Amino acid sequence: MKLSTKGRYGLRALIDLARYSESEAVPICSIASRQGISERYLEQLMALLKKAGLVKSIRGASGGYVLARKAEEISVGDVLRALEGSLEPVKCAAFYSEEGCAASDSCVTKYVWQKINESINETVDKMMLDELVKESKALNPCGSFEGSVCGS
Amino acid sequence: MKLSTKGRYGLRALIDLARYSESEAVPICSIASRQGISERYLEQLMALLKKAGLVKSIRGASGGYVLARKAEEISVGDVLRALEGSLEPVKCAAFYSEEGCAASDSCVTKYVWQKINESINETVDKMMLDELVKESKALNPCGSFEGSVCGS
DNA sequence: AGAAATCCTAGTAAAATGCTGGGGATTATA
DNA sequence: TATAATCCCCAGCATTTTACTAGGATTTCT
Repeated sequence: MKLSTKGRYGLRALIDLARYSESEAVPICSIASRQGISERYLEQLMALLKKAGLVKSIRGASGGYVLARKAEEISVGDVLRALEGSLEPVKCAAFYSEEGCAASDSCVTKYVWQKINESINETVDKMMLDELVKESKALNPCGSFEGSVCGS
Repeated sequence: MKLSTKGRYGLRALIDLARYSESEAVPICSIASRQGISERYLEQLMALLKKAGLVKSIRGASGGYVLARKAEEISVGDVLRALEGSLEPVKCAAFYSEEGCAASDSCVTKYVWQKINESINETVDKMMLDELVKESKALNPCGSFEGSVCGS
C-alpha cells in the first residue's frame, strides 16, 4: 500500500507549479531544482499530468507549464490518479468473466477492497490544490528563489 | 497503492480459518486447497499472522491453526497491517533528523499522507472478521468440503 | 515407528520501480 | 535568421520488490 515516487514527487511538483505559475509559465528545470527532483524524471511526471488534463505546456524558449484549471478545481485525487493510475487497493474487475469467481470468499474481500477504495477517494477528492498552496506559503513564506535561473 | 498478494491471500485465508476453526484446528493444506493458494506460500503468511498474535498454531499431526482471539475482536486492519506492514501510503518519519526537511513543500504533502493514512485505518479498523465470515456463509452456504482431506 | 503437521531459512525468476540518456521539435528572443 | 531554451518521445537499464519454490528440521498424534 505504498505510493510510488511518481505520486510523491508529482504532487510536490504540482503544488510548486501552482504556487509559481501565477504570473508566467514555469519550466521543468526550476521546479526540479526547487524540489530536488531529477529533471528527466520530472519530465515524465509532467507528461502524465498533461495527459490527464491537469497542466498545459508551452513549448519553446521561455515556455514551461501552467495549470490547466484553477488550483481550487484540482483535487489531490486528480493528481494522484493521474500519476499512479487508479488508487483502488485491489483490482478485481473481470473476475467473474474469467474465473467465474473461483474462490468463494473472494467476493467477501471484494467488499473490503471497495470500502477501502471509497474511503481513499473520498479523502483525496476533498483536498484541493489551493489549500495546499496556502499551507506551503505559510510554512515557507519566502519562496525559494523566485524566478530561479535554470541552466546554472 | 496496490495491496500485494500477502494482503489479498492472507485476508481470505483468515476468513477461511475463522469459518472452519470453530470445532478444530485447521491445517494449512486445507485452507490452501479451498482458497487456491500455494501451501508453501501460505505457510509464510500464517507465520506473519502468528507473529502479530492473530492466530495460534498447534504443531504435530492433526495440528493446524486457530484464531488467537474471537473473530469479532480481529479487524481487517489488524490482518492487513500484520501482512503488509504499516498501511500508510508514504513513510516520512526520520525526515527531519536525516535531511533536515530538505524540500520545503514536503511538509505540506506530509499532511496529505497523514489524512490518507487516517482514512484507510479508520475504514479497515471498523470492519471485523466475524462480519466477513457471516457474509462468506451467506454467499457460499454449503462450505466447500467441510473437513477437507489434505494429502490428496 | 511413521505420518501429519508446523517451523525456518534460503534461493530465484519475473515484474515493477526509478531513474538516465539521446536526440528531435518548437518557439521566444537577440 | 541564429541561437538557445524549452518541451517531447522513446529506449535502456540497474535496483528493488514480489511471489513464489525448495529443502530440510522439529513436533506430536496415532
